[in-house]
Amino acid sequence: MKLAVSTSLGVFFVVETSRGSAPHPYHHGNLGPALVEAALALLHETQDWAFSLREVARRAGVSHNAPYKHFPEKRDLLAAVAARGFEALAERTLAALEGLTDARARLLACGRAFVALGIANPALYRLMFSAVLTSPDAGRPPIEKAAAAKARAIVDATLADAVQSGALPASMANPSERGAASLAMWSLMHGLTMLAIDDFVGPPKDVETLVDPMLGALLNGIASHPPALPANIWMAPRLSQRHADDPVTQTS
Amino acid sequence: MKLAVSTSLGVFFVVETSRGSAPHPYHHGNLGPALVEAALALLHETQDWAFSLREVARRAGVSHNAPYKHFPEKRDLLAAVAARGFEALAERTLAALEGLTDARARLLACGRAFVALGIANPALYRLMFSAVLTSPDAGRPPIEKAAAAKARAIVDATLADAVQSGALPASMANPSERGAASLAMWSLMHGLTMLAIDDFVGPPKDVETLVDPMLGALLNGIASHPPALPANIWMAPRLSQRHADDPVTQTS
DNA sequence: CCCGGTAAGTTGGCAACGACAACTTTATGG
DNA sequence: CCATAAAGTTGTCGTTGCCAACTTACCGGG
Repeated sequence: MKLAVSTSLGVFFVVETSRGSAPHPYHHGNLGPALVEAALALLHETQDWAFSLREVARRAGVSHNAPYKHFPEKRDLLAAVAARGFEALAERTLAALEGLTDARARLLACGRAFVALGIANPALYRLMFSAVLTSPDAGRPPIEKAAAAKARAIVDATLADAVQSGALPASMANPSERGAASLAMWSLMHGLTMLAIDDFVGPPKDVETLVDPMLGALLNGIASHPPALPANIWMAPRLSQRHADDPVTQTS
Repeated sequence: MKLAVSTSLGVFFVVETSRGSAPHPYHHGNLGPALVEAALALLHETQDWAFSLREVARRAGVSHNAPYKHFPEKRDLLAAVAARGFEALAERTLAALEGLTDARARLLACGRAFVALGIANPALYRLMFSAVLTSPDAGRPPIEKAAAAKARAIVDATLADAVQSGALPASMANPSERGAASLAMWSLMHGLTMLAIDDFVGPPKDVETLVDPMLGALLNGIASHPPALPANIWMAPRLSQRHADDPVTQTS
């Protein structure tokens, strides 16, 4: 006997009751999420998103073509996984912020949470920022953009608080300056994380040892000499369409 | 005698045959490099390294299995392409440095060259720092490591010069401090480039507009408060082997 | 309460891919 | 001058992403 339960999200899943449980219910009841879960596991095991959609289906106990009823193509499954990564990032950043009041400590905490997630989940992190997700016409998938924007908003708010509290110069109330600072922070942390997980920088004792000196230096520089940038530069549409200039081709 | 072979793109390359002129010389004479060239072109066209080895072979005008005589597997071809990318980076950085004497200007020039190469060659840049190259046991391929080290040495030397010339504090003669500064610079530039080419930050007017404020702020911070880090952290062996802690799995 | 439409799964199939094996052609040095 | 190895060839195998056609289960309107 089966029992259908609905969550607050309207997602249905099926609970198998001990009596007369059908071993192969025709409908899974919660594929989609289950596929994302399986993909996440596979991603973590193989540290690569080259796994086959068929393998994901196998793990979820469905036929090799079932995933296509939920994700038009593999890219869409990966996008859903990436979005989960950004959600986790937002969660963990918020958790790291909890209880901290000092503005600088809060900014450092954002950086630590960021790098820590990357180091603990290299493949997921790589996927989150990867280009396999961007379709040639539409840029990055909306589901991922939304999740990423939420994570970014947290850092942005923390930065704004720091200005309010006087830890950063008042001129940074200017969105153009604050945007530049935010971008600088993300760039530094993103670059550091990528270098760390891609074996360009060796294992530090712990994340703070790596993050604090770097981010600390940047924050000092920002405080003493705030950078400015054209506004609205974040998530603007499609830079990489024009990639044709000055390509590397010939051996010199 | 020379023999001209044309690919489907109309790209010509010339094979030197020692004597007899056959329309289809059994031996290409210069495969290997030609494969790298074809892969580079394909990488630039498709902005992706998902192209097939067979397609590369087709472009080089050889059979689908010929590449395996030069590269044990696809990863090895890609590693050779990535190495070419780092060589180009070193070249361009040196070219950008030419004629500049001011220490700060030279450091900014390094950053600009770095980001400019990435923006002009997104797929190549992504490949250079990608993880598809790292074999599970041996880390990053030696051919790439060597090329990358050469590019890094240039920035390092420029940094050392800046200390010598007094543009940066004397305490940074200390390798531990200079290493940290170097890593911070790379991190910032790498992160900025990745965010730019992966559509997280919109198109700036030009590279300077993006690089100078960011890198300028970091340099100010470094000058006023030099960070320090454990030595020899660059290219140390294998961080990402231990990735198992704190994975993202369940929806919370 | 049945009945038809649609969402969710199913099997079957196809072209293409990476990698292996076995064969053939060319260059070379003792 | 021939043996041998390097370089290129055809053929094959298992697997993959995705398409097509079919089947099963659910759900709302008469």
